[in-house]
Amino acid sequence: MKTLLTQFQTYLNSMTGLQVEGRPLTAAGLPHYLGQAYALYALEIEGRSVLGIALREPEGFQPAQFEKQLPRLLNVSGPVDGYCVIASALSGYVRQRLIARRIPMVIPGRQINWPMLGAVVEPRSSDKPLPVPGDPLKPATQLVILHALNSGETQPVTARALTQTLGYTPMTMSRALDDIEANNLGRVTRVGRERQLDFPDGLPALWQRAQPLMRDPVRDTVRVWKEALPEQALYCAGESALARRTLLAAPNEPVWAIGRHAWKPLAKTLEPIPIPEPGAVQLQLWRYEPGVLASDGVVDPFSLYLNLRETRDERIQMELDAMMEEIHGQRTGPLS
DNA sequence: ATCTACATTCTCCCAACTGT
DNA sequence: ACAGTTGGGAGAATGTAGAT
Repeated sequence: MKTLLTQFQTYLNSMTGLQVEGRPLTAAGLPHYLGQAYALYALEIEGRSVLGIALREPEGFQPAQFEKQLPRLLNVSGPVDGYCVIASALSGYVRQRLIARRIPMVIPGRQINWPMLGAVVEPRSSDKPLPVPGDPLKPATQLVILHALNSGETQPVTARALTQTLGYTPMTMSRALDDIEANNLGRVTRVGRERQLDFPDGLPALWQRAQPLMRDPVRDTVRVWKEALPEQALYCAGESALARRTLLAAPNEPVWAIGRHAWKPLAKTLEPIPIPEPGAVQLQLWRYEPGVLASDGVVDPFSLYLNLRETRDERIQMELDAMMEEIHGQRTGPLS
């Protein structure tokens, strides 16, 4: 005869189509009487980890008592997305009580009562906001992708390597990888303890898919005196950058970009200038560090595109498109 | 090395206030 | 009544500490 666990797996899979994995959990640290009453399983249902609690003696089962014992059982499993009572049989009365208390229950071959299958069955409300596919990418995530696009690198990158090149903490990089996974923009694989990121569909496909999720790198623009700014923190940006990269004429007012960290100390001391003046410049305050992607002191073409794509001016649109064409040509051109 | 949970800082937006 | 400013609060983005 099949074990209760395999019965559970095949039954749930046939009823819901969900992928169900499971293995017995050794109940270290569990009081003896609880170990006698319940067999615990670590279940994996569509990527969610769930604690399976099988009743060894369904006859003596008491839902109210069970609810008190639940915290200790969840303690054994570590953090999980939910739990579920598994029993070979239960009296009608007990089934009713479980439903009333909203305790998820599966009786293989007979009954499933699991209101939130597919949603999170909360043992505790997990306050972790999972990345939502379709939301705008976070600045750090956008930077990870733009870095790949700019460097042309298709080899897998580790989270640690990104930490160093992009200047964020490991935690932020980890979340950026989550973000990329949730939006299906790249492939994240585990190599031992490490997570590695690559883009198997190629960079042109990445740009096409990621672009609608990306935001203008510029959070705000202010007019200030050029001489009040630290030269080494500035990068040629906006129309000025486009003029540097194409045949477009330079704008009347030079445009520069600056990152968060360099801007913070300046924010308090600098007075904004209300009208154009000789010696004044447009300063773009970026959501991420422009210097990471810049070359020759000019912001990278992808960020530049994201910055100017809404511009109405036809000359700018033409040069922008020409610039992106050229990049595309470099990537695929001579070899293909 | 990465993750969980909590802390801190930053952004953004709207309501209330100001002066015209 | 209206435009412009301000300030405060909610939520986003990132960081820190500690566990695994």
